[in-house]
Amino acid sequence: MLSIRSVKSDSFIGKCVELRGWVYRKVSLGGKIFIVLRDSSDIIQCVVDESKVNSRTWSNAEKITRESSCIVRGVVKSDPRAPGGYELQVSDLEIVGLSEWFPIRGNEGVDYLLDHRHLWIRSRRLQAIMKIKHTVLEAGREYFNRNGWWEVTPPILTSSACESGATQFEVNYFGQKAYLSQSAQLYLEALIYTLDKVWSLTPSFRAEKSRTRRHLAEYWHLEAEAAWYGMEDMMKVVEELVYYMVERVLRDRMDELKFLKRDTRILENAKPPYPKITYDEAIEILQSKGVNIKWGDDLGADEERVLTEEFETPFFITHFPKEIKAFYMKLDPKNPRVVLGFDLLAPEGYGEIVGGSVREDSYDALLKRIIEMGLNPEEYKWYLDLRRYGSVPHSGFGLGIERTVMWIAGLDHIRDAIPFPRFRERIYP
RNA sequence: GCCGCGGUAGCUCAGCGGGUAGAGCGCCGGGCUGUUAACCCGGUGGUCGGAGGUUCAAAUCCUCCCCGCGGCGCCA
Repeated sequence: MLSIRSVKSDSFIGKCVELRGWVYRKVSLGGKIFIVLRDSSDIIQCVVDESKVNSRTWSNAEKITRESSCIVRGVVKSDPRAPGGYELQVSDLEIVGLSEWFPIRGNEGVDYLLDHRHLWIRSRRLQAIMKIKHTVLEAGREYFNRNGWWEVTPPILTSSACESGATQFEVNYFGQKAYLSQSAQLYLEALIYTLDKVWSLTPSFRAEKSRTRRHLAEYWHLEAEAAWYGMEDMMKVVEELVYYMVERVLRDRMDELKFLKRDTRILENAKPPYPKITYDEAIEILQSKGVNIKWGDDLGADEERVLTEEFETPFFITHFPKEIKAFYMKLDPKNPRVVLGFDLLAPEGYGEIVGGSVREDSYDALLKRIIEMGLNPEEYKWYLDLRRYGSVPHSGFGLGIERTVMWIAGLDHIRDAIPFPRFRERIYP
Protein backbone atom coordinates (compact mmCIF):
# COMPACT_ATOMS: atom_id res chain seq x y z
CA MET A 1 0.00 0.00 0.00
CA LEU A 2 1.35 3.38 -0.98
CA SER A 3 1.43 6.33 1.36
CA ILE A 4 0.36 9.75 0.16
CA ARG A 5 3.78 11.13 0.95
CA SER A 6 5.52 8.52 -1.18
CA VAL A 7 3.57 9.31 -4.36
CA LYS A 8 4.16 13.06 -4.10
CA SER A 9 7.34 12.75 -6.10
CA ASP A 10 8.38 13.37 -9.69
CA SER A 11 9.12 9.68 -10.13
CA PHE A 12 5.40 8.95 -9.73
CA ILE A 13 4.17 11.47 -12.31
CA GLY A 14 2.10 9.67 -14.95
CA LYS A 15 1.80 6.51 -12.88
CA CYS A 16 -1.49 4.99 -11.81
CA VAL A 17 -1.66 4.48 -8.03
CA GLU A 18 -4.14 3.38 -5.40
CA LEU A 19 -4.38 5.45 -2.19
CA ARG A 20 -6.33 4.85 0.96
CA GLY A 21 -7.27 7.49 3.49
CA TRP A 22 -9.84 9.94 4.77
CA VAL A 23 -11.45 12.94 3.15
CA TYR A 24 -9.76 15.99 4.59
CA ARG A 25 -11.57 18.64 2.51
CA LYS A 26 -14.07 18.53 -0.33
CA VAL A 27 -15.08 21.26 -2.75
CA SER A 28 -17.46 20.70 -5.63
CA LEU A 29 -18.00 23.06 -8.51
CA GLY A 30 -20.00 22.08 -11.54
CA GLY A 31 -18.33 19.23 -13.35
CA LYS A 32 -15.39 18.82 -10.98
CA ILE A 33 -15.08 17.71 -7.41
CA PHE A 34 -11.87 18.29 -5.46
CA ILE A 35 -11.22 15.87 -2.65
CA VAL A 36 -8.19 16.38 -0.44
CA LEU A 37 -7.23 12.96 0.88
CA ARG A 38 -5.42 12.50 4.19
CA ASP A 39 -3.43 9.60 5.62
CA SER A 40 -0.80 9.43 8.35
CA SER A 41 1.90 10.61 5.97
CA ASP A 42 0.49 13.67 4.20
CA ILE A 43 -2.42 15.11 2.20
CA ILE A 44 -2.99 15.16 -1.56
CA GLN A 45 -5.65 16.75 -3.74
CA CYS A 46 -7.67 14.29 -5.83
CA VAL A 47 -9.57 15.69 -8.80
CA VAL A 48 -12.72 13.93 -9.95
CA ASP A 49 -13.77 15.14 -13.41
CA GLU A 50 -17.32 14.23 -14.40
CA SER A 51 -16.33 13.92 -18.04
CA LYS A 52 -13.50 11.47 -17.28
CA VAL A 53 -14.99 9.01 -14.79
CA ASN A 54 -17.77 6.44 -14.84
CA SER A 55 -21.12 7.33 -13.29
CA ARG A 56 -20.51 5.20 -10.18
CA THR A 57 -17.33 7.07 -9.31
CA TRP A 58 -19.00 10.40 -10.01
CA SER A 59 -21.94 9.65 -7.75
CA ASN A 60 -19.56 8.41 -5.03
CA ALA A 61 -17.66 11.68 -5.31
CA GLU A 62 -20.91 13.63 -5.00
CA LYS A 63 -22.01 11.56 -2.04
CA ILE A 64 -18.72 11.36 -0.10
CA THR A 65 -18.44 13.57 2.98
CA ARG A 66 -15.63 15.06 4.98
CA GLU A 67 -13.76 12.42 7.04
CA SER A 68 -15.20 9.47 5.09
CA SER A 69 -12.67 6.72 4.48
CA CYS A 70 -12.13 5.68 0.90
CA ILE A 71 -9.97 3.97 -1.68
CA VAL A 72 -9.06 6.06 -4.67
CA ARG A 73 -7.23 5.14 -7.86
CA GLY A 74 -5.81 7.50 -10.42
CA VAL A 75 -2.81 9.00 -12.15
CA VAL A 76 -0.33 11.22 -10.31
CA LYS A 77 0.09 14.62 -11.92
CA SER A 78 2.16 17.66 -11.25
CA ASP A 79 0.01 20.79 -11.13
CA PRO A 80 0.97 24.18 -9.69
CA ARG A 81 -2.70 24.82 -8.86
CA ALA A 82 -2.76 21.89 -6.44
CA PRO A 83 -1.71 22.47 -2.83
CA GLY A 84 1.70 20.85 -2.53
CA GLY A 85 2.20 20.77 -6.30
CA TYR A 86 0.96 17.23 -6.90
CA GLU A 87 -2.52 15.87 -7.42
CA LEU A 88 -4.30 12.68 -8.38
CA GLN A 89 -6.44 12.56 -11.52
CA VAL A 90 -9.07 10.16 -10.23
CA SER A 91 -10.31 7.26 -12.32
CA ASP A 92 -12.04 5.33 -9.58
CA LEU A 93 -13.37 6.22 -6.12
CA GLU A 94 -14.70 3.71 -3.65
CA ILE A 95 -16.30 4.78 -0.36
CA VAL A 96 -15.38 2.48 2.54
CA GLY A 97 -16.88 4.25 5.56
CA LEU A 98 -19.21 7.12 4.77
CA SER A 99 -18.84 9.74 7.50
CA GLU A 100 -21.78 11.46 9.11
CA TRP A 101 -21.59 15.23 9.38
CA PHE A 102 -18.22 15.82 11.03
CA PRO A 103 -18.65 17.95 14.16
CA ILE A 104 -15.35 19.79 13.78
CA ARG A 105 -15.29 22.38 10.98
CA GLY A 106 -12.47 24.66 11.97
CA ASN A 107 -13.39 27.51 14.31
CA GLU A 108 -14.40 25.69 17.47
CA GLY A 109 -13.37 26.68 20.97
CA VAL A 110 -11.10 24.87 23.40
CA ASP A 111 -13.85 23.25 25.46
CA TYR A 112 -15.75 21.95 22.44
CA LEU A 113 -12.57 20.56 20.92
CA LEU A 114 -11.67 18.80 24.17
CA ASP A 115 -15.14 17.23 24.27
CA HIS A 116 -14.48 15.98 20.74
CA ARG A 117 -10.87 15.05 21.34
CA HIS A 118 -11.35 11.57 19.88
CA LEU A 119 -12.07 13.30 16.56
CA TRP A 120 -9.82 16.32 17.00
CA ILE A 121 -6.70 14.15 17.16
CA ARG A 122 -7.15 13.72 13.38
CA SER A 123 -6.14 17.33 12.90
CA ARG A 124 -2.85 17.89 11.13
CA ARG A 125 -1.60 19.92 14.08
CA LEU A 126 -2.13 17.16 16.65
CA GLN A 127 -0.88 14.61 14.15
CA ALA A 128 2.36 16.58 13.82
CA ILE A 129 2.74 16.87 17.60
CA MET A 130 2.16 13.15 18.10
CA LYS A 131 4.85 12.40 15.54
CA ILE A 132 7.26 14.68 17.36
CA LYS A 133 6.41 12.93 20.62
CA HIS A 134 7.09 9.59 18.98
CA THR A 135 10.54 10.81 18.02
CA VAL A 136 11.21 12.20 21.50
CA LEU A 137 10.31 8.83 23.01
CA GLU A 138 12.34 6.95 20.42
CA ALA A 139 15.36 9.15 21.13
CA GLY A 140 14.99 8.66 24.88
CA ARG A 141 14.93 4.88 24.58
CA GLU A 142 17.81 4.91 22.14
CA TYR A 143 19.96 7.15 24.31
CA PHE A 144 19.66 4.86 27.33
CA ASN A 145 19.93 1.63 25.40
CA ARG A 146 23.10 2.77 23.63
CA ASN A 147 24.75 3.85 26.86
CA GLY A 148 24.46 0.74 28.96
CA TRP A 149 21.28 1.40 30.89
CA TRP A 150 18.72 -1.29 31.64
CA GLU A 151 15.06 -0.65 30.99
CA VAL A 152 12.89 -1.78 33.90
CA THR A 153 9.18 -1.90 34.68
CA PRO A 154 8.33 -0.47 38.11
CA PRO A 155 4.78 -0.82 39.49
CA ILE A 156 2.06 1.74 38.88
CA LEU A 157 -0.05 0.56 41.83
CA THR A 158 1.74 1.35 45.06
CA SER A 159 1.03 0.92 48.72
CA SER A 160 2.18 4.13 50.29
CA ALA A 161 2.63 7.79 49.80
CA CYS A 162 6.05 7.85 48.18
CA GLU A 163 6.78 11.53 48.02
CA SER A 164 5.84 14.21 50.41
CA GLY A 165 3.45 16.94 49.40
CA ALA A 166 1.85 15.96 46.14
CA THR A 167 -1.53 14.29 46.34
CA GLN A 168 -2.05 10.79 45.06
CA PHE A 169 -5.04 9.11 43.45
CA GLU A 170 -6.41 6.51 45.79
CA VAL A 171 -7.63 3.19 44.40
CA ASN A 172 -9.33 0.23 46.00
CA TYR A 173 -6.86 -2.65 45.81
CA PHE A 174 -8.83 -5.74 46.90
CA GLY A 175 -10.12 -3.81 49.88
CA GLN A 176 -6.77 -2.23 50.74
CA LYS A 177 -5.96 1.40 50.13
CA ALA A 178 -3.53 1.76 47.25
CA TYR A 179 -2.29 4.67 45.16
CA LEU A 180 -1.39 5.37 41.57
CA SER A 181 2.31 6.02 41.29
CA GLN A 182 3.52 9.56 41.00
CA SER A 183 7.11 8.52 40.51
CA ALA A 184 8.99 5.30 39.92
CA GLN A 185 12.01 6.67 41.70
CA LEU A 186 11.90 4.69 44.91
CA TYR A 187 11.53 1.44 42.98
CA LEU A 188 14.29 2.40 40.59
CA GLU A 189 16.51 2.98 43.61
CA ALA A 190 15.88 -0.61 44.66
CA LEU A 191 16.66 -1.84 41.14
CA ILE A 192 20.11 -0.26 40.90
CA TYR A 193 21.35 -2.79 43.47
CA THR A 194 20.99 -5.44 40.79
CA LEU A 195 21.30 -3.59 37.48
CA ASP A 196 23.53 -0.57 38.35
CA LYS A 197 21.96 1.80 35.80
CA VAL A 198 18.24 1.63 35.17
CA TRP A 199 15.56 3.67 33.44
CA SER A 200 11.83 3.45 32.99
CA LEU A 201 9.07 5.13 31.04
CA THR A 202 5.78 5.04 32.91
CA PRO A 203 2.65 7.07 33.43
CA SER A 204 2.72 9.17 36.59
CA PHE A 205 -0.34 10.54 38.34
CA ARG A 206 -0.86 13.69 40.37
CA ALA A 207 -4.22 14.29 41.98
CA GLU A 208 -3.83 18.04 41.92
CA LYS A 209 -6.45 20.17 40.24
CA SER A 210 -3.76 22.30 38.72
CA ARG A 211 -4.94 25.32 36.81
CA THR A 212 -1.88 25.94 34.69
CA ARG A 213 -0.81 25.22 31.16
CA ARG A 214 2.04 22.94 32.23
CA HIS A 215 0.36 20.38 34.50
CA LEU A 216 -1.42 17.12 33.75
CA ALA A 217 -3.01 14.67 36.19
CA GLU A 218 -1.63 11.83 34.08
CA TYR A 219 1.67 12.27 32.25
CA TRP A 220 4.56 10.21 30.92
CA HIS A 221 7.57 10.12 33.12
CA LEU A 222 11.02 9.15 31.94
CA GLU A 223 13.09 8.32 34.98
CA ALA A 224 16.63 7.08 35.50
CA GLU A 225 18.68 6.00 38.48
CA ALA A 226 22.31 4.93 38.68
CA ALA A 227 24.59 3.52 41.35
CA TRP A 228 27.90 5.32 41.91
CA TYR A 229 26.70 8.41 40.00
CA GLY A 230 27.22 11.80 41.61
CA MET A 231 25.70 15.18 40.83
CA GLU A 232 27.95 16.06 37.90
CA ASP A 233 27.66 12.57 36.36
CA MET A 234 23.90 12.72 36.41
CA MET A 235 23.65 16.26 35.10
CA LYS A 236 25.80 15.19 32.19
CA VAL A 237 23.37 12.35 31.45
CA VAL A 238 20.46 14.79 31.56
CA GLU A 239 21.96 17.27 29.13
CA GLU A 240 23.09 14.53 26.76
CA LEU A 241 19.64 12.95 26.85
CA VAL A 242 17.79 16.20 26.27
CA TYR A 243 20.03 17.18 23.40
CA TYR A 244 19.76 13.70 21.91
CA MET A 245 15.99 14.22 21.81
CA VAL A 246 16.29 17.69 20.32
CA GLU A 247 18.80 16.56 17.72
CA ARG A 248 16.70 13.60 16.70
CA VAL A 249 13.57 15.72 16.29
CA LEU A 250 15.54 18.22 14.19
CA ARG A 251 16.80 15.35 12.04
CA ASP A 252 13.57 13.40 11.61
CA ARG A 253 10.70 15.79 12.25
CA MET A 254 11.64 19.00 10.45
CA ASP A 255 8.41 18.97 8.39
CA GLU A 256 6.33 18.78 11.55
CA LEU A 257 8.31 21.54 13.28
CA LYS A 258 7.77 23.74 10.23
CA PHE A 259 4.08 22.91 10.15
CA LEU A 260 3.88 24.04 13.78
CA LYS A 261 5.87 27.16 12.85
CA ARG A 262 8.48 26.31 15.47
CA ASP A 263 11.56 28.54 15.45
CA THR A 264 14.14 25.79 14.98
CA ARG A 265 17.15 28.04 15.55
CA ILE A 266 16.46 27.87 19.27
CA LEU A 267 16.59 24.07 19.10
CA GLU A 268 19.70 24.07 16.95
CA ASN A 269 21.45 26.25 19.52
CA ALA A 270 20.46 24.03 22.44
CA LYS A 271 23.79 22.20 22.50
CA PRO A 272 25.33 21.07 25.78
CA PRO A 273 27.00 21.78 28.06
CA TYR A 274 24.11 23.70 29.58
CA PRO A 275 24.77 26.58 31.96
CA LYS A 276 24.62 25.76 35.66
CA ILE A 277 23.64 28.24 38.31
CA THR A 278 23.15 27.58 41.97
CA TYR A 279 20.00 28.50 43.82
CA ASP A 280 22.03 31.27 45.52
CA GLU A 281 22.95 32.72 42.14
CA ALA A 282 19.35 32.43 40.95
CA ILE A 283 18.22 34.46 43.97
CA GLU A 284 20.88 37.09 43.22
CA ILE A 285 19.80 37.35 39.58
CA LEU A 286 16.17 37.71 40.61
CA GLN A 287 16.95 40.31 43.23
CA SER A 288 19.03 42.30 40.74
CA LYS A 289 16.01 42.21 38.42
CA GLY A 290 13.86 43.70 41.13
CA VAL A 291 11.98 40.53 42.04
CA ASN A 292 10.88 40.48 45.65
CA ILE A 293 12.38 37.17 46.84
CA LYS A 294 14.63 36.09 49.67
CA TRP A 295 16.86 33.11 50.31
CA GLY A 296 14.73 30.13 51.32
CA ASP A 297 11.74 30.97 49.13
CA ASP A 298 10.76 28.46 46.47
CA LEU A 299 11.12 29.54 42.88
CA GLY A 300 7.61 29.97 41.52
CA ALA A 301 6.39 30.20 37.96
CA ASP A 302 6.99 33.94 37.78
CA GLU A 303 10.55 33.57 39.07
CA GLU A 304 11.26 30.75 36.63
CA ARG A 305 10.02 32.90 33.77
CA VAL A 306 12.36 35.72 34.70
CA LEU A 307 15.28 33.30 34.91
CA THR A 308 14.52 31.62 31.59
CA GLU A 309 14.81 35.02 29.95
CA GLU A 310 18.47 35.05 30.99
CA PHE A 311 19.27 31.94 28.94
CA GLU A 312 18.83 30.83 25.35
CA THR A 313 19.42 27.14 26.05
CA PRO A 314 18.15 24.84 28.76
CA PHE A 315 19.98 25.49 32.04
CA PHE A 316 20.41 23.92 35.44
CA ILE A 317 19.59 25.32 38.84
CA THR A 318 21.33 23.45 41.65
CA HIS A 319 21.78 23.33 45.42
CA PHE A 320 18.32 24.28 46.69
CA PRO A 321 17.54 24.88 50.38
CA LYS A 322 16.65 21.55 51.93
CA GLU A 323 13.34 22.88 53.24
CA ILE A 324 11.87 23.25 49.74
CA LYS A 325 13.00 19.87 48.41
CA ALA A 326 12.13 16.23 48.99
CA PHE A 327 13.37 14.21 51.96
CA TYR A 328 15.41 11.74 49.90
CA MET A 329 17.81 14.34 48.49
CA LYS A 330 21.30 14.19 49.94
CA LEU A 331 22.45 17.22 51.87
CA ASP A 332 25.52 18.95 50.49
CA PRO A 333 28.42 17.91 52.80
CA LYS A 334 29.98 21.35 52.16
CA ASN A 335 26.78 23.17 53.15
CA PRO A 336 24.10 21.10 54.86
CA ARG A 337 21.53 23.87 54.42
CA VAL A 338 21.23 22.89 50.76
CA VAL A 339 20.68 19.63 48.90
CA LEU A 340 22.56 18.04 46.03
CA GLY A 341 19.60 18.51 43.74
CA PHE A 342 19.18 19.99 40.30
CA ASP A 343 16.38 21.13 38.00
CA LEU A 344 16.71 21.57 34.27
CA LEU A 345 14.70 24.50 32.97
CA ALA A 346 13.82 24.96 29.31
CA PRO A 347 14.24 28.47 27.91
CA GLU A 348 11.56 30.74 26.39
CA GLY A 349 9.54 30.64 29.58
CA TYR A 350 8.87 26.90 29.46
CA GLY A 351 10.50 26.15 32.80
CA GLU A 352 11.21 22.92 34.56
CA ILE A 353 11.39 19.77 32.45
CA VAL A 354 13.72 17.68 34.63
CA GLY A 355 14.17 17.31 38.35
CA GLY A 356 16.95 15.22 39.82
CA SER A 357 19.28 14.74 42.74
CA VAL A 358 21.87 12.74 44.57
CA ARG A 359 19.93 10.47 46.94
CA GLU A 360 20.65 10.19 50.62
CA ASP A 361 22.48 6.88 51.05
CA SER A 362 23.05 6.90 54.81
CA TYR A 363 20.41 5.09 56.86
CA ASP A 364 20.71 7.44 59.81
CA ALA A 365 20.68 10.61 57.75
CA LEU A 366 17.68 9.44 55.72
CA LEU A 367 15.72 8.46 58.82
CA LYS A 368 16.47 11.84 60.35
CA ARG A 369 15.24 13.62 57.23
CA ILE A 370 12.03 11.56 57.12
CA ILE A 371 11.24 12.50 60.70
CA GLU A 372 12.28 16.11 60.11
CA MET A 373 9.83 16.39 57.19
CA GLY A 374 7.03 15.04 59.36
CA LEU A 375 6.72 11.73 57.51
CA ASN A 376 6.04 8.33 59.02
CA PRO A 377 9.17 6.10 58.95
CA GLU A 378 6.94 3.00 59.01
CA GLU A 379 5.77 3.81 55.49
CA TYR A 380 9.34 3.98 54.25
CA LYS A 381 10.55 0.76 55.81
CA TRP A 382 11.56 -0.98 52.60
CA TYR A 383 13.07 2.20 51.25
CA LEU A 384 15.17 2.56 54.40
CA ASP A 385 16.17 -1.10 54.07
CA LEU A 386 18.06 -0.21 50.89
CA ARG A 387 20.47 1.72 53.14
CA ARG A 388 20.94 -1.29 55.44
CA TYR A 389 22.09 -3.86 52.90
CA GLY A 390 25.09 -2.60 51.01
CA SER A 391 24.13 1.05 50.57
CA VAL A 392 25.70 2.80 47.64
CA PRO A 393 26.02 6.43 46.55
CA HIS A 394 23.59 7.05 43.73
CA SER A 395 21.64 9.66 41.81
CA GLY A 396 18.67 9.91 39.54
CA PHE A 397 16.23 12.17 37.79
CA GLY A 398 12.80 12.35 36.23
CA LEU A 399 11.95 13.99 32.91
CA GLY A 400 8.43 15.05 31.99
CA ILE A 401 7.83 13.82 28.47
CA GLU A 402 4.95 16.17 27.72
CA ARG A 403 6.84 19.18 29.05
CA THR A 404 9.79 18.28 26.88
CA VAL A 405 7.54 17.85 23.84
CA MET A 406 5.87 21.13 24.70
CA TRP A 407 9.17 22.97 24.60
CA ILE A 408 10.59 21.21 21.53
CA ALA A 409 7.37 21.67 19.57
CA GLY A 410 6.83 25.21 20.90
CA LEU A 411 3.33 24.50 22.23
CA ASP A 412 1.48 27.01 24.37
CA HIS A 413 -0.37 24.37 26.40
CA ILE A 414 0.70 20.96 27.69
CA ARG A 415 -2.68 19.40 26.85
CA ASP A 416 -1.69 19.22 23.19
CA ALA A 417 1.40 17.16 24.02
CA ILE A 418 -0.82 14.18 24.90
CA PRO A 419 -3.70 12.80 22.80
CA PHE A 420 -6.21 12.43 25.62
CA PRO A 421 -5.22 14.92 28.31
CA ARG A 422 -6.24 14.28 31.88
CA PHE A 423 -6.29 17.55 33.75
CA ARG A 424 -8.55 19.24 36.25
CA GLU A 425 -11.77 17.23 36.19
CA ARG A 426 -11.60 16.25 32.56
CA ILE A 427 -11.71 12.50 31.98
CA TYR A 428 -13.85 12.31 28.79
CA PRO A 429 -13.20 11.16 26.16
C1' G B 1 -7.77 25.74 47.13
C1' C B 2 -7.41 31.28 45.76
C1' C B 3 -8.12 35.47 42.05
C1' G B 4 -10.21 37.06 37.31
C1' C B 5 -13.34 36.14 32.90
C1' G B 6 -17.19 33.51 30.55
C1' G B 7 -21.92 30.10 29.51
C1' U B 8 -27.43 32.99 23.97
C1' A B 9 -28.90 28.47 17.18
C1' G B 10 -24.89 22.49 15.53
C1' C B 11 -20.15 26.08 15.94
C1' U B 12 -18.08 31.28 16.85
C1' C B 13 -20.28 35.35 18.88
C1' A B 14 -23.55 40.16 19.18
C1' G B 15 -27.77 41.65 22.12
C1' C B 16 -27.37 42.96 28.79
C1' G B 17 -29.53 51.68 31.27
C1' G B 18 -36.00 45.28 31.30
C1' G B 19 -40.71 45.49 26.45
C1' U B 20 -42.32 38.78 22.08
C1' A B 21 -34.30 36.44 19.92
C1' G B 22 -29.83 38.44 15.98
C1' A B 23 -25.34 37.82 12.60
C1' G B 24 -21.57 34.88 10.31
C1' C B 25 -20.42 29.95 9.54
C1' G B 26 -22.78 25.13 9.31
C1' C B 27 -26.95 22.27 7.56
C1' C B 28 -30.93 21.46 3.40
C1' G B 29 -32.26 22.70 -1.94
C1' G B 30 -30.43 24.94 -6.54
C1' G B 31 -26.22 26.95 -9.62
C1' C B 32 -21.06 27.00 -11.07
C1' U B 33 -15.20 22.78 -15.22
C1' G B 34 -9.48 24.72 -10.84
C1' U B 35 -11.30 24.92 -5.63
C1' U B 36 -7.33 26.22 -1.59
C1' A B 37 -11.43 28.53 5.28
C1' A B 38 -14.39 28.47 -2.52
C1' C B 39 -18.30 31.55 -4.35
C1' C B 40 -23.69 33.05 -5.80
C1' C B 41 -29.30 32.45 -4.92
C1' G B 42 -33.19 30.45 -1.70
C1' G B 43 -34.49 27.85 2.78
C1' U B 44 -33.58 25.95 7.92
C1' G B 45 -32.26 26.99 12.79
C1' G B 46 -33.34 28.65 20.17
C1' U B 47 -35.69 25.28 27.37
C1' C B 48 -30.67 32.50 26.26
C1' G B 49 -26.14 26.88 31.81
C1' G B 50 -29.73 25.47 36.26
C1' A B 51 -32.91 26.91 40.45
C1' G B 52 -35.18 30.75 43.04
C1' G B 53 -36.36 36.08 43.54
C1' U B 54 -37.75 41.46 42.02
C1' U B 55 -41.30 43.24 38.15
C1' C B 56 -47.30 44.21 34.56
C1' A B 57 -42.99 42.24 31.83
C1' A B 58 -36.20 39.19 32.69
C1' A B 59 -31.23 36.64 27.95
C1' U B 60 -30.89 41.56 30.42
C1' C B 61 -31.51 43.25 37.52
C1' C B 62 -30.56 40.27 42.50
C1' U B 63 -29.19 35.47 45.26
C1' C B 64 -27.40 30.55 45.23
C1' C B 65 -25.57 26.45 42.43
C1' C B 66 -23.25 23.87 38.11
C1' C B 67 -19.77 23.89 34.10
C1' G B 68 -15.65 25.93 31.27
C1' C B 69 -11.35 29.20 30.29
C1' G B 70 -6.91 32.24 31.98
C1' G B 71 -3.45 33.19 36.15
C1' C B 72 -1.29 31.62 41.12
C1' G B 73 -0.12 27.43 44.30
C1' C B 74 1.42 22.15 43.75
C1' C B 75 5.25 19.92 40.52
C1' A B 76 7.71 16.64 35.66
